[in-house]
Amino acid sequence: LSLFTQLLANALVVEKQPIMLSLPQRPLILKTGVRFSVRVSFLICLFRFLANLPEFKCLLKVKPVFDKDVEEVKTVKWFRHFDFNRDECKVLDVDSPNGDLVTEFVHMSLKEIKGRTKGSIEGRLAVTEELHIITFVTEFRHVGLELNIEASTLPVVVISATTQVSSAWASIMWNNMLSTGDSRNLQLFVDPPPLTWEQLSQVLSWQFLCTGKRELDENQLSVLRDKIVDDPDDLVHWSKFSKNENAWLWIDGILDLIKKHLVDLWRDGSIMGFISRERTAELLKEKQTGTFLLRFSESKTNGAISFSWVDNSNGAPFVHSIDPYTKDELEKTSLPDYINTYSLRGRKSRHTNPLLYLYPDIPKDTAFGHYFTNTAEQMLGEHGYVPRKRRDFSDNPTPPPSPPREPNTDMDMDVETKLEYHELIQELFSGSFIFPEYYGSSYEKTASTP
Amino acid sequence: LSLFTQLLANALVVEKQPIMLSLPQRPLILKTGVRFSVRVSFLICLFRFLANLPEFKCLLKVKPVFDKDVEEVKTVKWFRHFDFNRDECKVLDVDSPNGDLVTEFVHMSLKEIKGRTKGSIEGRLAVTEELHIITFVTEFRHVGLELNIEASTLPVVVISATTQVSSAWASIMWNNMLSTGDSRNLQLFVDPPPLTWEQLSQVLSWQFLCTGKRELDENQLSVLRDKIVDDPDDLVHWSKFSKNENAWLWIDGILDLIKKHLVDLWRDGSIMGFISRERTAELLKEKQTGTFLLRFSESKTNGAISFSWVDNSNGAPFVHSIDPYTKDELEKTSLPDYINTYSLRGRKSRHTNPLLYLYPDIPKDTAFGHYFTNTAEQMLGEHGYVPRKRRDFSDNPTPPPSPPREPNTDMDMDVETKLEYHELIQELFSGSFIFPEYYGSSYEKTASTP
DNA sequence: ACAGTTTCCCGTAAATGC
DNA sequence: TGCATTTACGGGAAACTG
Repeated sequence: LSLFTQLLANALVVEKQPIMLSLPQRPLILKTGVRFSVRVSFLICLFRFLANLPEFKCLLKVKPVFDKDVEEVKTVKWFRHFDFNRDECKVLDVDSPNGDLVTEFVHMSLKEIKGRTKGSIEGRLAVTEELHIITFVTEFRHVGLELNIEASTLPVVVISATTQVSSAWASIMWNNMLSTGDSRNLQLFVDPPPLTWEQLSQVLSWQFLCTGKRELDENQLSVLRDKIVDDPDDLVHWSKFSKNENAWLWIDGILDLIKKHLVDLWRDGSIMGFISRERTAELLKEKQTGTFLLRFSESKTNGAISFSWVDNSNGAPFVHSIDPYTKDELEKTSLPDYINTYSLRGRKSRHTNPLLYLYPDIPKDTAFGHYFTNTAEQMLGEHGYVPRKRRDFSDNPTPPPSPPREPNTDMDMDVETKLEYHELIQELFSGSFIFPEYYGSSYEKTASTP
Repeated sequence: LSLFTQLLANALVVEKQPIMLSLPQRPLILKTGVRFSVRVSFLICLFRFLANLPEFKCLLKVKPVFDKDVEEVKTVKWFRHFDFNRDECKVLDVDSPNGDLVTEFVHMSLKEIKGRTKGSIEGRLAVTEELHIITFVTEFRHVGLELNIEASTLPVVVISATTQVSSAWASIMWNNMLSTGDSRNLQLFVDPPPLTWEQLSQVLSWQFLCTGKRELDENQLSVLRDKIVDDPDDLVHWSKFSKNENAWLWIDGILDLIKKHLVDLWRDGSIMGFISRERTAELLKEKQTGTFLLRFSESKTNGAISFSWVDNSNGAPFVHSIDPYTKDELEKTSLPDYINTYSLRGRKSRHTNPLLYLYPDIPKDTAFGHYFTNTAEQMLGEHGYVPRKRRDFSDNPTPPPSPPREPNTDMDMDVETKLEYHELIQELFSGSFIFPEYYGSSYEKTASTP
């Protein structure tokens, strides 16, 4: 046995790094008081061998330590202190079916250890800029030999409320992009290095791929670039990304919007999304009346989407954009349904839908048809109750601020009225009417069939 | 001083009950892990006098105890055990400005003490039927004299989730109605005595007064009576009220609905609310087209309200009821606004509002006008965006299940069409159109002024 | 007074226990 | 297995704290 211990000691010296550790889903953002779990598996073959020997069975104990050996003396900034709510200590065992040396810490959670002196304001980073680590210490004691084998997680950010998730994620991304191999600089955000747009754009695109199953295209990236990069060297600075102007907050709001309500449409590529208002107008003005596209609101920082459509009926093309829909509003009614049922209210409370073709020329039903909520389903009211539908509309024409009332001189009106008259005469003398659409009909009406 | 203690001892014997205690807002329902506070004030004048003497200042210590002296041996049913999260012990002092002997326990909270044997299912009451008490024990020690002076709260119900509040409240009410003076029977719900409808109806009415600033009227009470009382002796049984049929759950859902969304309308008496569907039809059929009333859904147990209106345009009066609105749906749009903007979609997507007079004959605007959201406000879209309005509508005529399409033989249609035609001719040749309503106009349109 | 941060707690969903 | 009850925790708001 003493031979084994000797072998072990040597092995440890040789296999310096990584001694152990494989954290497939490493913790990234931890919220105080909320449970998380970490799976630790050992990579050293010798260990695996030893652990199978009965004599060593209970000699390998693993214990998690928060921010171990973070020398506060050297730190430029003061960090918060945390500890685990339940001190867990696990005996390593060959648990898994394939014989791997694995242990999993479940039900872990963090609580803050409040020190009296928290340092002055300028002595601290934002909490989401503090990078912490969890170290797993394995103690091995045997006949005079005592070894402490350690392995640490990559940096984690500790938050106390879900409102901090977004900026915590920014830190995680920034850190990941700057970490080369093993360098784990917990003080990274004391003086955060800039990134190239090249680096950042890939990561951003990756976020959209993960969330919405589709990357950002050239045009979309170009718009983001214009928003984020104002450096001749193509560099992005941390303050621009997640501090002062906080471009990330806006982007993350949109990611969340996609995740919650627009995964399908984003995957389909139906959402142009990142496009300026000016460019939207340029594109749509070339198209036929009723062409529309979807773009994200640039003013709302919590994720909102609007549709813009072009109307050529008054001669010169005019592009309208609907007041953007927020996550809240998409909770009960999907964007396709909003698109499908939106209408303009014209004279005599007559409603018509101005959205016909998704840019460049895809019929609305082709692009969104299979996402429309079945009208029959939607309208199934309870026994004896009149079912109701909920729809958005705007007044048409989009009112000029003044004058509110004036004689109509627009020839279009007369033409429309004449058509209406014609239809009426037809209906009057055809001797029969078609009932208005019932359950299951789509909103977009065709002229009544005589 | 020994004279004082002698006096005190005598006083305590004489003033047996209540020795102390006044709990203006006694705890009623306590949720585990959620903080609450109890204010205890002493009524004994001698105490007040003593407490002012320096020698006694720190001799009166008060300590809360949960379910003190609840002899489990005698209990027929097994109760859960609880304790306070933080053991507090307060020194009684003359704190308040008016010299009252008062102490307040803040930051109190309960946690369950889990025993291994919880008793069989039939050995337990529902958790909301367990009645507990909190006892405040005051220890007084002085030269050989040791007194424990106790005072208890009235029964409280301990819950662990907010979903239990409703049935907990039922227990509190039932207990209050049955408690005569000091009898505090924590085992009340082992065999809960019935109440007379006389008693219950008063309490129910009181609930509506507290919540919505208006009691239940005769008609409303009569409807509730028919629902709850099925006993020739006018008795209401606990099981009917809050167990099997659970009338209270339904009523409490409506109280919550009123509290959250309908306080104004309920106070105004605009909500008939408790009225059967049959009676609704009876009342409305006597009235002119467009007369409507508001009633609570009897099928939805979480509080929902519907409007019913009468339509005489097809000869025989027909009463329609809208699919009821839930709390969720009233969150963003108020009932007055739903009423104000509801419409029926007729032929050619023409929308008209069928709601004109609140029963018996109050014009809609008179009853609800000042609750309508200002259309101008509602429509202020952000810069450059087209504002949108959200409205409910139903298809008109309310479709007969079959046949979905058939030639129209109804003379009304022809008449309507002729009118429409007439209007059009007028418009055509008048040479001018009126713009449709813009910001600030109400929805209800009058015929266009030629 | 204020902004960044934490705590509180409802309401829902999931887990747990009987 | 189903039902009653508890636990977990996101999200919004209040409370805290320098």
